[in-house]
Amino acid sequence: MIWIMSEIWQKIFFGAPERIYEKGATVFRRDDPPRFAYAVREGMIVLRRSLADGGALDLQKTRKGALLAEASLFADRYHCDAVCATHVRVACLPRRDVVSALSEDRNAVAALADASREVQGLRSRVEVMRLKTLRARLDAYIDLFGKPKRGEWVRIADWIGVTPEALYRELAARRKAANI
Amino acid sequence: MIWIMSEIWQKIFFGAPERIYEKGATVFRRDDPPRFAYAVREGMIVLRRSLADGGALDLQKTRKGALLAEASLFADRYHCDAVCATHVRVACLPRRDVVSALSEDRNAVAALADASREVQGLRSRVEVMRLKTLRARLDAYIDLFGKPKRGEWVRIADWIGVTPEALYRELAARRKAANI
DNA sequence: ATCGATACATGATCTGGATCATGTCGGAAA
DNA sequence: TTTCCGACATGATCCAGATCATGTATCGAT
Repeated sequence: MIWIMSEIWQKIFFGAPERIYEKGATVFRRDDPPRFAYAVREGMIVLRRSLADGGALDLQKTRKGALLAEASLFADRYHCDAVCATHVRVACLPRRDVVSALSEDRNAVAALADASREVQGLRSRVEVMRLKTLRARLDAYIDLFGKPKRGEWVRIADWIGVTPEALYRELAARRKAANI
Repeated sequence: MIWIMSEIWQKIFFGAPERIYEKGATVFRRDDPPRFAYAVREGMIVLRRSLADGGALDLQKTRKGALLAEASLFADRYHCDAVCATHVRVACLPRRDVVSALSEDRNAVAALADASREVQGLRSRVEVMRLKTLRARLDAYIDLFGKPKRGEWVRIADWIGVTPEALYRELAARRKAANI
């Protein structure tokens, strides 16, 4: 069977047993030892860190096709909780089986290619978010990825770390400046 | 020889020929095909994207021990320029030799472990930077990494994406609130 | 001991964007 | 077609934090 690189986890988890979780269910908890690895087949799981003040910080949203808490493959403890944000279906394999599978063929190379691209994208996003003004962030975004289609702006606002309202105002100002 | 995981690139580039660049020199340019891979031995290289408006966005700073533009191992073009921010010494190998080396032993698994941790850290940083107030970002940072020593606060300010002045003010306010 | 670089610290000012409110528009579903 | 939801849009208000200025403390190097 042919697998494209970005589907490395689908390949490794092919035929793996599945588990179903209801919305709000916990897949694993902080400080648990990672015995299993989970590939999300359906739904969304958030990695949530409980803060001292009683609040919580969502560190990641894992969706279809992605491995849950990838770094935990190589860690001896989970560093946050995994909570289902929706009804969820995951494929589940013993952690060491997944690590073994990575050592075969060139699976680890494929996974590394994915991870490298992810790192690259995240580094870009961090640098864009470090810019102080909305204008500068938007310029940088458009330069990196081009202008989005209508209906996508709200996602851009999220990506560059500003509210949609503020982005719409900047866009309006640019339209006006273009028209005179 | 024993290599710890985080030194995977040192291992792969062991004995590789070196190149020296002066500050300001360009290692590669955007749209060049990646023929070589570079591991930084000394100095700092920035990945710089030139923007349409004539400005530039630094997407990454690569230092000692790290592979330059890791994702370019698996890409057919560089997506930005690599410019030396200091006097630089790099180890240099043909790209395909590095990819081959990854396929041997468990090198790719070690590199993947590093990359996964990097992804995890960057995701955390993005989520912290999405928080709207300095107070919330600082709380989240301290919760994740603990209070830094004296002399490190300025780096925290950078990490959470605020100016040092603003951070010092927040710290002063917290000291006052603690004493009363 | 002196010098220089950098972190720490605080004041004054000003503005970009968060927030809340309110409304229109466009596309998908019934 | 009508209904409904989310994106798009804009007004009013307010304040957190950027910016600039200025000064002190700390530490390593000579």
